[in-house]
Amino acid sequence: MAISRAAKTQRRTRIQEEKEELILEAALDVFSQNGFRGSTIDQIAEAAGMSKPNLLYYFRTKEAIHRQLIDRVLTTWLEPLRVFDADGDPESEIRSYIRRKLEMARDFPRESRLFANEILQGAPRIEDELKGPLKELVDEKAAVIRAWARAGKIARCDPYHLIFSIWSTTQHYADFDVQVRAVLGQAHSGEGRFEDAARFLEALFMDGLRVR
Amino acid sequence: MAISRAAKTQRRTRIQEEKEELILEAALDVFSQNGFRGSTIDQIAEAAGMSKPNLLYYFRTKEAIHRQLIDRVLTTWLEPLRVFDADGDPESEIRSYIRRKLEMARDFPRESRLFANEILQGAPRIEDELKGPLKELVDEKAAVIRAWARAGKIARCDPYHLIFSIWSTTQHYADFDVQVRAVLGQAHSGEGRFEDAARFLEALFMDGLRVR
DNA sequence: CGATAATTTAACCGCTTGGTAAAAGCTTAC
DNA sequence: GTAAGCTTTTACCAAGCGGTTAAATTATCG
Repeated sequence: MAISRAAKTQRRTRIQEEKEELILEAALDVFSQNGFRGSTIDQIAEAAGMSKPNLLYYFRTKEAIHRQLIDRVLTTWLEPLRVFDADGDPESEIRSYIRRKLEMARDFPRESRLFANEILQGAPRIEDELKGPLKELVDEKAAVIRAWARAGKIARCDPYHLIFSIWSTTQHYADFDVQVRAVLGQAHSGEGRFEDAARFLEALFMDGLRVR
Repeated sequence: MAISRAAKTQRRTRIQEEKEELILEAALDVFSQNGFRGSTIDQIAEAAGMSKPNLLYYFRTKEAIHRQLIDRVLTTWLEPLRVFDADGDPESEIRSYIRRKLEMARDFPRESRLFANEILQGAPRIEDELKGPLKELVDEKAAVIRAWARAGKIARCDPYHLIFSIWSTTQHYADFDVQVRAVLGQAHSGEGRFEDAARFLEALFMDGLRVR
């Protein structure tokens, strides 16, 4: 009898690596569109071009797929914040953080929506990650921002709410894409909307709406 | 035999009105937490304190409940934008729009999440409302904002992206509540976080991050 | 009260769901 | 080539799903 995948500590075969990747890719499509409870193993299997039992040979449960996906996404998703540099110029650091987050919303909307779905539904499967690694990283960067404000390099403001506002404004273009397109209409729904958004957000965060 | 509810054009009894309200209230809880596909009629029935067939006596399908809920929420949800006044002072109009949206995120988080769930999953049931009434309303208010910018009353900016950024920053506190709480920690997760958010957002939109 | 209509319940149905068992087919290393 | 392990398929299951039927119960009104 074949050794169960779960009992293994290391990858074994080329096929396993390929198929697992294929499944995760398909699962990202499905989960990001329907949420965890709204997605079925059959949907994922079909999207991955294999049968349900075959898929379950690689991942023992639906939750196992989801967890691995979330773990992977969380890492890459926080990367832009991680590179936030305390020694850099505040204005350009914030500016490029906004730009990077917006690029991610444009290039990886499924990842953003997977995450949004999870949070929206109470984050039952990632509460620990939020309260642990995420909070620690944000605390660290909030301290940097606070130091900049104290040094008079940027306006005094609550660093946490600044981070929230950057997250929300940028991720909005991935998570609420349908609404953005509907409101902008066909004329402005091309890829140019990300350019417009970038221009607007940079100006907003740098100068607000006051006449200059 | 009783006349089917669907055949009626008017409310008939006191009980019907009460029970329908009870069901919609329960459905708001359930749908806002699990999305449409992730919610079951049994869950809603249990939350409403009645049996599934009894619930289905008042609403013929799961979708009928959802549709009525969405219709109702959409109306109240857009109210703050509707009162946006072209003749008012730009700064105070924007400021109070932000405040009102934030109050709604605080007082009606379930409504916000219901809506977010729907959009996130591709808005299959409300595409028409988005492209119709919503777009028209936004177009109208965008014209107002553009006129203010032309008149030099506020900085020149893309009015659509301004509206998006107000929506996203305020609704973030309802939709991503779990994440906000996790990051802020217990110390700042009380109701005071809405005060902090309001202060931050008003300052951001009025002046940006530049030192004043 | 009594009749009529409104409401609730119990029993049920066909379909989908997450997951399993076991055997057949395929790869790979010797 | 062949034996061992790896992969895929076929057949299946119990529970959950949205929804129906019909009978029992309760409210309403003359």
